[in-house]
Amino acid sequence: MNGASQRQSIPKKTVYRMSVYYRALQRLRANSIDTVSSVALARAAGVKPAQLRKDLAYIGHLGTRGLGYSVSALSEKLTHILGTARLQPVILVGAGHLGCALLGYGGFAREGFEVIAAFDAEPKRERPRDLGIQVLGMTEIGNFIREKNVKIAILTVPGPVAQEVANRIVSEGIQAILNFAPTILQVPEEVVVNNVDLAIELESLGYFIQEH
Amino acid sequence: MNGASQRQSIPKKTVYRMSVYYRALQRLRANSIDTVSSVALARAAGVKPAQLRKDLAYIGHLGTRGLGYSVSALSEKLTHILGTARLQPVILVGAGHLGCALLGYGGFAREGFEVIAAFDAEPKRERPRDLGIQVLGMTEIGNFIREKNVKIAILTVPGPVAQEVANRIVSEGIQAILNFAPTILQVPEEVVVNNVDLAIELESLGYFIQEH
DNA sequence: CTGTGTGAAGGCTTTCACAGCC
DNA sequence: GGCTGTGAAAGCCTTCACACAG
Repeated sequence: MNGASQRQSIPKKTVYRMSVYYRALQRLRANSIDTVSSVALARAAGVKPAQLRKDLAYIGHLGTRGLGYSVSALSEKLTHILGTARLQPVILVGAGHLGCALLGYGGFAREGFEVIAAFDAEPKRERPRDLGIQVLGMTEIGNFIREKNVKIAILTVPGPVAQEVANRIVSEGIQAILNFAPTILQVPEEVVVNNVDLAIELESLGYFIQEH
Repeated sequence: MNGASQRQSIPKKTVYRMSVYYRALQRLRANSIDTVSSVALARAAGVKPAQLRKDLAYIGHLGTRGLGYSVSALSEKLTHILGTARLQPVILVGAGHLGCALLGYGGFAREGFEVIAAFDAEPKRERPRDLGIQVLGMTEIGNFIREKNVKIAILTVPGPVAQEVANRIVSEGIQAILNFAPTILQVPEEVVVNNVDLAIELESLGYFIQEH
């Protein structure tokens, strides 16, 4: 649906699952397990073993037949594939309720992402509490993106202005957007968008609930 | 991946898009437009026209050839398909950072969902600010679910306890879970789970960023 | 003539099943 | 013997293209 410039050719769904595998591996590592079979890792990640092997085949022959995968070697390889995001600075655009909530939540930091600044049309507006990072005005966003070479943005602005803001940050150099606004963003081919629409996630559950 | 008890046979992806169509329709309605073609509605929803027609065909012949779809009739039909969630009470389990953030965010209420209570292992713990609803202890969750006949839960507990909490609420009658914990939940066939893992969404973007 | 509804085609993902290597 | 890597098969979803209704 949304353009994605695959560097090589790994499907988006596979990349997503690699992120899941990476997490599962960290848990194994914490338990001092250093070899894992596709069956075991697949179970930990909630997929079928064949799927896992197919996915891992995209990044080369890393398993040992008869034995399984080295937890540390596989971790390292996945870090290399996915790691870009963890090392990249991230900005948050739209410091309203949801934006501040995400900043306060701490889950991103815990996972190794650094949100280095937030931007808002009304930077001086009162915020729930100290956010730990500065909230800048939208006028400064262009310079900031270019100077710090920011490529990833979390978009938490109201739906009606999301497209306009997206155009702006893309033109300044943003290449990947995690979009929380309830808007289908039109972006150039080379920009990736992941949409998270909380209300839709909740709503679509309704259909599957048993009647009566 | 996760079991879903389709009432009839509409695919999960189609149900999700119906939720998107519903929103697009509300915008049209707000602009007093009362008939819309598949081309126009598809553009508003960010899909191809043929896809939209296929999706809508699951719920019957609602279009008029040569004319298009009635905005109000289609809205009503979609409300009926999806509406269950909006009319259902929802509980939030895990009133930590993310849980409180979601409560404060207001997006759910704005979309018509009513979160009627929150539960936490430490209900008396200090919360960022007044949440507008009561935070109850986990001991009370079973009675609450049964008495109020709650079927939908938002799960925002820490990863390590997510499975255990899920087992518990499912055994009390929860049939649909919006899961924010970084855990692959094992649930019975008839329970639906939508996973939202913010860190993974962000991380998987990394791969698609241009090199150099 | 416009625009839906839909079989058929095409493309993508997952799963199977087994050859090949340790 | 155990487990990976992978063609081939199956399944699912999307897109096309056109018959047909208004």
